[in-house]
Amino acid sequence: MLKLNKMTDYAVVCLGMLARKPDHFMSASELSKETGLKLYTVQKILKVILAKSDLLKAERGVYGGYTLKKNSNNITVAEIIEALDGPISLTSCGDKSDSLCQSSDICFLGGKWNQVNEIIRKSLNNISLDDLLNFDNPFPVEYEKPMLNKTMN
Amino acid sequence: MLKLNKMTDYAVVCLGMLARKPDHFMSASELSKETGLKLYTVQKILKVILAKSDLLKAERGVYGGYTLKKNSNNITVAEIIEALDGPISLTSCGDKSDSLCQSSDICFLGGKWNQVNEIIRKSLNNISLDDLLNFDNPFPVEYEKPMLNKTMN
DNA sequence: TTTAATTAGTACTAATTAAGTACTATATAT
DNA sequence: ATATATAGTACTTAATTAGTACTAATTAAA
Repeated sequence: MLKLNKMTDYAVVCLGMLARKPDHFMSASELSKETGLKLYTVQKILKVILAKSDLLKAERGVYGGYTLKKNSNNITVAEIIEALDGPISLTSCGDKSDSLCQSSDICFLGGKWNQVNEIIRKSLNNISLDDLLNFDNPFPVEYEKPMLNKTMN
Repeated sequence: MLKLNKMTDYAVVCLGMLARKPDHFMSASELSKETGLKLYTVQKILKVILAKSDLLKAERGVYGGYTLKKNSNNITVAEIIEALDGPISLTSCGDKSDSLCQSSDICFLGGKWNQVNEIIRKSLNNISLDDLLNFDNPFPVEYEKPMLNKTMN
């Protein structure tokens, strides 16, 4: 349904919690308690975010844990989604890896989907973690006005 | 992966084919031949589109088939996605039906995701089927500049 | 009125993906 | 040493998506 997976949703909750205490290393179990998410869930998503993005710092051992590498207003929704879900790409046409497309020989859509993806990505890139968190601070999202044309690929 | 399902991709291919012959009722088997998509696939997605959207007209019997109800430049990508995938809603937080959200009591995200959804939906609403089809005609997508604030819900 | 071609509707199965769990290894402060 | 962390990986279960099959209803034409 053009839906994110739950992990991404949980990730935003965790990152949001970390954003409350900048530079404090918060352990997975502490995060679990604070957010209400199950410990294993928290452990897993933090590992994934750490591995797949540049959003977190981690420290092992007693008093270890995770902390944000950047300020929450410099973390974009696009970054979070891409860390958890991989590249934003609406159709499999986009990725070169597999060609599951049944109708590749007659498919006349060409690279158009890629341009649609790009538009979505730009939109999500304009929304910061901070925007998601600050409930009461309305803020304007300014978009570029992208051109959907074949030279964009 | 913020990915569409294959059906939506196939749907665009089928609708695009129908767009080539306005007001001609093209049968599922004809569409299957023309697009290279499997017959059952075509039959299924046409049934779904017919049932879940206002994009198609159908006629039964010999010389029956499907035809577009609207001109392809009046059909938006958002409509197509919503017909095949249901409402555009990035997280389960959005739909009231189920509350799978583990941390609903402490979830501080509130309605923010809905606003993000709305931004995506508007972007996709600005892209027509025609835009996806006309490879060589670049066209500018003009966005509203939406406000991401709590009064938007 | 029979026949062939078509959509309508539904139900089932297989394949794929996502989520959840478990375990072992490694690091660190006390 | 010990307790508390993360790192990495592998496995199991659940959920979703895709694919298939079948029957009913409709329509034009022979």
